[in-house]
Amino acid sequence: MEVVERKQRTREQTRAGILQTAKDIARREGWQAVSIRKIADAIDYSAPVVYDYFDSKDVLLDEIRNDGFRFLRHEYERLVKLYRDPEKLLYEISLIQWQFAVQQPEMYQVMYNLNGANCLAPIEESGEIKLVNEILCRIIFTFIPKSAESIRRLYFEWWATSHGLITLSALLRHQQPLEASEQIYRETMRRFVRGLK
Amino acid sequence: MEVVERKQRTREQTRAGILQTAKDIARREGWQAVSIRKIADAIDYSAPVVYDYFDSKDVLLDEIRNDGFRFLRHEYERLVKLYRDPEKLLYEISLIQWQFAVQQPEMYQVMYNLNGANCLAPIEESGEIKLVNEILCRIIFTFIPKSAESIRRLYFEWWATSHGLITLSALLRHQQPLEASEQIYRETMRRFVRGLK
DNA sequence: CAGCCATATTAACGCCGTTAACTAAAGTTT
DNA sequence: AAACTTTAGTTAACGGCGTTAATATGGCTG
Repeated sequence: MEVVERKQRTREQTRAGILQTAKDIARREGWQAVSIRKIADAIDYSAPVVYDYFDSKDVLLDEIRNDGFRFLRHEYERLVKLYRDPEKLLYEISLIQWQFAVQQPEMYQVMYNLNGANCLAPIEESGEIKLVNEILCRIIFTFIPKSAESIRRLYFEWWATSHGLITLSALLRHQQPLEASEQIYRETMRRFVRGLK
Repeated sequence: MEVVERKQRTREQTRAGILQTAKDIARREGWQAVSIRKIADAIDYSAPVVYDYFDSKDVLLDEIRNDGFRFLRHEYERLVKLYRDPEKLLYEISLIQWQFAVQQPEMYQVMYNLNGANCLAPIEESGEIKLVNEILCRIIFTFIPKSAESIRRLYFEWWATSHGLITLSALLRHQQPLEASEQIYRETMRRFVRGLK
């Protein structure tokens, strides 16, 4: 029994190592440089063992994507408990979104298929993304209780504003320093949540 | 001499055929499915001839990207002559942006490295994009003559708003019909240009 | 006709994702 | 202890990729 447990523990460590290695390579060299063989090399295995843990490269990427949305969800839930004022809450969530994109760009890229990241699994069918959607819609609803339709629309606008600023900031980061972009992001998102009520 | 001319003409036709074929495959199967060999097959040549026209796959993609920005620039210049009122002008430019992204999605994808399109040539160093930037900054300036700094910031915000709505609309197109997204886009962009003055 | 250049091809290199075949060690059964 | 099975891991292979080198073919010029 103990043996089985130990095996499972190392098995999960290996699995986690694969995911982490993929992200490491992506961060250093970009997602186009991430290959099964390179991952296997990095964890001192031959390539086929990766398929003992993931059915394909695509499900591996999908897992990382879901990890990203799950991480955001947990952050959001943490903030929900922290801030009572929905305006403040939505603003803080916006800031977390920025922080996440800046601190874990390779995650943000695979979540939205940016910059060579190419996960064919449909984003919109990710279970985690749906949970995130629900949370945010609920927050906006407590803010301004309108029809589900209106809420969805406001969420769409909030998401697009945040996502647009984040991706464009990354695109122009060599012309416009990230600090300047962050300032604009903060002001824009503050203006947005202010304009909601 | 005539022979030379004919050769040059067919040479340019072949070149254009390569670019068009790449876009065709990308539209049908996505950019991840675009390969040099497939392009060559489609125009009844062997793979290496592509390298007589483009030094690498990357410069081929870069060319398509620049074509995209050039197309937009021409459209913008056309609108500049058409509309005197800068508010109306900027709004119409926003609409062209949407139209372009919807009608030529494979172009929009390679321009911003979306959905498997992966052109390593830095976007911000594209000559065409700089021209587009200039045009738009000039338009905004005639709208509200402020410091170059302020103009650049407003342009950044306009661009981010448009780009965010466009990419998110594409992402959610199976949950939210494109017509609904377009309506939101129009209203948001109208609000944006209204809010400028 | 011989030689030359342009044009296009085939062959090859090293990479990719993925699967099949194989090996060696560990555990289990008799 | 010997024989069998399971596990964990390997190497080898397939077809496809971007790219380059070597090779063939056909038309032009001397």
